[in-house]
Amino acid sequence: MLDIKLIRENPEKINELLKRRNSELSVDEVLEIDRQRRDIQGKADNLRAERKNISLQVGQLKKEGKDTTEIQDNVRKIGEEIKELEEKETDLNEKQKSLLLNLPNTPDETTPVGHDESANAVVKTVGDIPQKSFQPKSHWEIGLELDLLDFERGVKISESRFTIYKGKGAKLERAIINFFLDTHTLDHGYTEILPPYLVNSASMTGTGQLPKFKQDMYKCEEEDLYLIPTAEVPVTNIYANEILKEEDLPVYMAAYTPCFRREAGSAGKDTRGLIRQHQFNKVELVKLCMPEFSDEEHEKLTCNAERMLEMLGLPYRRIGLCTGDIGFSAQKCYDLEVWLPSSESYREISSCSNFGDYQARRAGIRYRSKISGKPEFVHTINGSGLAVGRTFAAILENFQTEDGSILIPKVLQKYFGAEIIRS
RNA sequence: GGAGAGGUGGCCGAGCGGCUUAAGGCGGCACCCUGCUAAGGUGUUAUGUGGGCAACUGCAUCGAGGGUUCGAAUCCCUCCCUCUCCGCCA
Repeated sequence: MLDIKLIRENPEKINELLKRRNSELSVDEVLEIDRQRRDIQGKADNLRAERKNISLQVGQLKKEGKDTTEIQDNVRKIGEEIKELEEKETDLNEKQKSLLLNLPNTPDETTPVGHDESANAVVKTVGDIPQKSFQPKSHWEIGLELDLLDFERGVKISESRFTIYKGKGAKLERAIINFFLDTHTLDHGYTEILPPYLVNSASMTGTGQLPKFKQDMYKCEEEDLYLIPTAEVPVTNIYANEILKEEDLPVYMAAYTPCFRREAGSAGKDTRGLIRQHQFNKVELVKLCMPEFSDEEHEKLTCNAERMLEMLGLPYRRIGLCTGDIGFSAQKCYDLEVWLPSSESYREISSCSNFGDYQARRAGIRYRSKISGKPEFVHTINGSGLAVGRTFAAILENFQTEDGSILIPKVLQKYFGAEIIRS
């Protein structure tokens, strides 16, 4: 959520920043509502003060045994006026809140300006693309041949975009999860979190999935609960509506969770394989920090995610997303893309974003500043470290041999318990 | 799911229609005193949202939302959550 005070003071600047995302966006309407709201609030405040004073007098007069029916009639009229104004106030408050909740974050000054992904910048490319002497197979072919994945029965027991991991496939998935979690907790200083996979609408609003992206999520019919689309939601909201101590910051958290997405707008896209599933595993990194450190922390978190790819020996590149391509709540975002030999292309395997105070303001995550003594909003940062299913696919494709076996990366061997999956 | 008891400031806890500007305590902070330490003294200590350059000041907030009343932390209704017992259950 954008700061209404900032909008009031600097509407042209905010409008300019929002236009970098999309020319339709503007703060003009919310500014007008805000003006009306403050006007009503002032009037209501004055009337409430008046009623309070007169009511106190009524108490006094009654004690003295005087008749107060006339005054009471007058105050009752004031009360009616107040009620009317309060209805308008509530209305305008909700309107303003809703407008603010539907405005995206403003992009960071360092975010490249552009309308779509064609304006994204390749920041760096790491690792050599393997030159194979044979035609590499897709991960779904390999997965079927080695009996690691069962797509058809996944569909049978659920629906399309649900897959069963089986035998060594299930174990490899689990090995990847454990490798990620151990490395982030032991080497990078994150605290492991195992959060709920169902969260309420307040949490979904806190991180920015609601109200705009309701159609992307699975919702429980009987309760105010949604299946998480990413661990970002439960983990960031752990400290919602709290005031942390400055010395508690930065908070580093790493969480493995399954993620659930309806993929509503993706019909026909990536229909084969593990790339786009309704349910997938992910290890997510989440940081809360003081505003002055968020750029630095964002870079560090991105490096923590990159290190997973480097340790696994997977070729990848880092993309700086442009203003038209960054997520709704983000002010700056890097995507990490892993090389997939079968399609001869890079595919997103991690998305590392700095949200500034946008999520913190929505979720009410603050810390007490030692300098001002006042509560200030933290900055939130998160990124995949990494998407597990896509890592699984990348390993199958990048480390396949000509005879159809899979060479397990060195760092995974102790988790997997073998060096190779033989055909 | 059934029955009962509760939800008050950072924490404990009083208040059950106007004397609350939420008592008192603990903790925190500042200062004072005591030749160290311990103890003691004084003051201060919420959040949000308006107005004002500022000092300052209005309003709101006692789990949430409605209602009754001139006036609600206090009375009524609905919901949420916590605890205890019973039932069910991995």
